[in-house]
Amino acid sequence: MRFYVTTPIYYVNAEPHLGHAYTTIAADILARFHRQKGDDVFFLTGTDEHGNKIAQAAADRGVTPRQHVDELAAKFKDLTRRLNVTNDFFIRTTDPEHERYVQAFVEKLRAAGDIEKRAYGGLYCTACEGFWYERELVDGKCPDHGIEPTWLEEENYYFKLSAYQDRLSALFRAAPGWVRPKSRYNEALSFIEQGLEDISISRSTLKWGIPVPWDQEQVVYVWIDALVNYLSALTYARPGEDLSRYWPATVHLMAKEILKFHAVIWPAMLMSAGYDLPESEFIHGFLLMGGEKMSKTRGNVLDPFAVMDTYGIDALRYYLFREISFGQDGVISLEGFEGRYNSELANELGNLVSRTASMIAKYRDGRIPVGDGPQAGELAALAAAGEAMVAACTAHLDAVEISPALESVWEFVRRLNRLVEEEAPWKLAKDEAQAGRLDAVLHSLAAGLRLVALALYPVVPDTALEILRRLGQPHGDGDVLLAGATWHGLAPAAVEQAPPLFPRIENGA
RNA sequence: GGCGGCGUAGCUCAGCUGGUCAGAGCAGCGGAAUCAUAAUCCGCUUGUCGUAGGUUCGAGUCCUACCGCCGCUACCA
Repeated sequence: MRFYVTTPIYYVNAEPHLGHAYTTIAADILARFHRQKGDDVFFLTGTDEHGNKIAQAAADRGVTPRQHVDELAAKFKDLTRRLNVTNDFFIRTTDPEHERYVQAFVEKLRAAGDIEKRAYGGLYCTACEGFWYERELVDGKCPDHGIEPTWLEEENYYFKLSAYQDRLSALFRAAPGWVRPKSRYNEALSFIEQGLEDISISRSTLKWGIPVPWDQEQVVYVWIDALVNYLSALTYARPGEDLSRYWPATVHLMAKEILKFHAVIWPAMLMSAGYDLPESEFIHGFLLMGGEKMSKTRGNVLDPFAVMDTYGIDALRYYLFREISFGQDGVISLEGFEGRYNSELANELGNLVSRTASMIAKYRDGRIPVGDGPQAGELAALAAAGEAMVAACTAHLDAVEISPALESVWEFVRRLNRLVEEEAPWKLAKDEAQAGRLDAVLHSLAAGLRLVALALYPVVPDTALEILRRLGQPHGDGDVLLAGATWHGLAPAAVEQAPPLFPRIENGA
């Protein structure tokens, strides 16, 4: 199966922040998971670099737009590296190949008869360089600048979005799962059925953009330029390789504020230009800091980059997707992070790895015992439970249910800790007659931990590979295929004792 | 204004098509254990399931109204 996942391309008018990281990590989780399934994966992210705000941001800094976007794009690229994200390509809308593709794309819209030149009149604020609606004005003045806008007319090219209303409705009705979660599907559908108006796709007052091919006085408006990246990237991401097999995209990931562009305008554009439509879109919520106003002096703010540097990227990846139901808004906080980190990563998972390695070292000279024969009671049920955990996790990730996937892994982690208490290997070790049972228990812990590592790999890849390494198992990115995630896939090997995977966060630190 | 969503233990939240649905985790209290990062395991406590009505043999679960919070209501991504 092929799997093409995208993030939105990020607008480089400001520095990267946690919101960007969140979407990108989500895409990485899905990409890694599908590689584990053996799918043919392509994972795209990048930056959106045209438009007024960019030109303005550059001017504010006293640099050229080109300098500005180069610097910011480098920062976004660096973020993907720090997040340990495995994108296959990083697209920039200022790539010449992309620019040419956009021009060809709007030509297709025009050839389809969906482009029309119209005059647009509106109240224009010279300070914002943008139009306002009358109802948006405060006392007849621009709410941002407090100055009175002037009437201005501009000729722009319009895309006949209204002509696609019925086909978009039909698309939604025919494929209820194509936009998820359901609440977003409803939102987009109701938007469509309230009636669609045509939209302008070009600007004449702007220079930092892609010229309309048949009219050099106009540039293509930014969002059309942006959306097309999902297609254009496939034409040049890997020179010499035909990537067209990845289209249509399997899933577009995004936050809710750009739902309409993706769920309404984008499919209409694709219909017009004659492309297949993306198979699905998944819209997630916003991360809310602390619930109350952010306050640095209060010290309750979660600084993702500080967290990342101090506790590692896996801890942050884990927290974001364990704490928040993916698709909904979620409140995050430093307290919440520390709580999850200590109780789950340090106490439950990290400690399980430590105690397992320690017992194998202490009682079996550091080698995982075979002990795989017939077993009684809980031990007998464990293999099935472990494989069921992997299956549940797989089903959840297939449905983009990341938090429930983690929950299913954690139930099993707790079960392994319980097993240690129930079997009390330190007692078995004192009774030579129990040697076989001790072998079975230690073997089961290793086998169980291996499955935990494989299941956890998409979310916390470094941690997963480290667990495998300590267990003496193959531990490369290519060694985590789900096809091998069986109880009996454990190789007899020497385990390594090492410092805590996740050192506890002590109070006041 | 219109459309939609949310309000469940101190905290964060599960609860699909109505009948073990009154739950989980955290926090708190008590106990066991000592392999381990004083980590782990066992047990216990708290709730008018926003308010008031209604439908039903039976409603967090459906309907109505109300209170509170939030999203969308077109050309900034």
